[in-house]
Amino acid sequence: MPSRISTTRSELVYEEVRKEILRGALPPGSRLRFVELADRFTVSQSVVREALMRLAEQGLAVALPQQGFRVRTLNLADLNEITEARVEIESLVVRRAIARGDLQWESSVIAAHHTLARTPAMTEAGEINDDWVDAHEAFHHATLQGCGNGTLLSIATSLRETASLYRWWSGSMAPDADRDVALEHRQILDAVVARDEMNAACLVAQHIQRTTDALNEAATRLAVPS
Amino acid sequence: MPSRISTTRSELVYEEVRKEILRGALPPGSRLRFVELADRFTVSQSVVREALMRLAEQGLAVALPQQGFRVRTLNLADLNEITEARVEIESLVVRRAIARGDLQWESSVIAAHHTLARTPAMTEAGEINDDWVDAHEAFHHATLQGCGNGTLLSIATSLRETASLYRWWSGSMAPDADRDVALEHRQILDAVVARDEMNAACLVAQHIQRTTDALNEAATRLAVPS
DNA sequence: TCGCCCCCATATCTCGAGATAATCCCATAA
DNA sequence: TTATGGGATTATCTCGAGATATGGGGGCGA
Repeated sequence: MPSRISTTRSELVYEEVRKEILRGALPPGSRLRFVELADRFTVSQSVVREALMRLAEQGLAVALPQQGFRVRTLNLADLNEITEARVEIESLVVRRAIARGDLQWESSVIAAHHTLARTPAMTEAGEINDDWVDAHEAFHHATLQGCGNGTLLSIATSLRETASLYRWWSGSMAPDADRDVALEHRQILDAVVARDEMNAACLVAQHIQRTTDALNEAATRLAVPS
Repeated sequence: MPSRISTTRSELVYEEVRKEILRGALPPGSRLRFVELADRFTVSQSVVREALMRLAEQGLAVALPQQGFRVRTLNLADLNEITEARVEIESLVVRRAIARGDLQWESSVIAAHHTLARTPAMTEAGEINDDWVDAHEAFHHATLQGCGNGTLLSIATSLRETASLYRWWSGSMAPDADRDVALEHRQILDAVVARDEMNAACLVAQHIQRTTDALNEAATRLAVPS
């Protein structure tokens, strides 16, 4: 195999497994078997091990000694914890972004919102549109990007990614009918363009909190009448 | 070798190398050679590789493909970025801790402060006392612990650890004579016991910022007259 | 029929060596 | 003296197999 540019095999497996976890192709709780993954990527088990170790350190997987790796599962307590952290940190980061972001950043947010607004959330078959999920993530990332602090940005991004694991679970139980997500995004965009730090922070916080609230409500609705 | 409880070899190497990096035994920029570490811990290179990969993912080391691993180096820009993040996040976490911490937490903070106050910062030989460093870290950790959110706590802890890499560098150039660190700790303790969120948050923020300010000042003082 | 214990299949964990890339040294030429 | 190119050395990266631990299934006893 003559073609290898400059990155390691472990990196490639890491990227791919990570993508599949975030995309939901490897749902939470799935076992991540060495032989299986090693076969799929045509690499040694050691390489897979390294990749999974990185994912575990990042919190997207969990490593149980002598029992292998699994995709991280989120219970309600974890979700609430992460949501609280996101509410605080993302609103903090968006305030910084508005305070510091330049015109180019502002433009990129508008562009990302336009893409999001023009992408249908559901496919014609009634399923979630993967393109919309990507555009949604891109919009929020663009929003935070302007903060000018790579450390804060990567913390916020990491939390968003971890939180996105619940999507696999939320899609089936919390339809969230009476909620206009597109409007929420529009309001966030307007606050960003208006350079209204406080308003933007509140809107972002609400945006994050609402999904979790719906899940909590659905969970109690299911748990109590049993 | 019959005795192994339930943890993996990689875990042990990870813990040990991590400790040495944080303690400064492996200074920033040090090469982390596989053969060397594998010999020291009597393990295979694969095991070392896994451990270093975890440290890299955590930000305490950096992995250059085909060039091995090094202990992370902090330049002034990185330090300022991390400091900004710490100021925001630690003050946030301490507010939560004061709002939510119970009596047991409050007592543990008092205990940690007592230990810190009774531990001399310098040895008789005029060098930094490792016990003081540990006690210092324990005090701040105890302070944050009460926030009741493991996610926020681990983010704050991780940032503290990364920032502690500069200590190796600061000890030699920023004596920081006109600063009463013990008083600062005392004031933080008082604010915690008084349940004064805002005051505690400000004090913590200042406490973090001052060390970085001293380093920035020292750096410019050294850079300009050259 | 139920519970407990031993054995076997399966998967993880560790190792050491071969393949591969980067670094260093030194000879050569300007 | 300085810059450049090639070869030897060193270290990283990858692999596949052996060692080790876990979970399940069947047999034994109550």
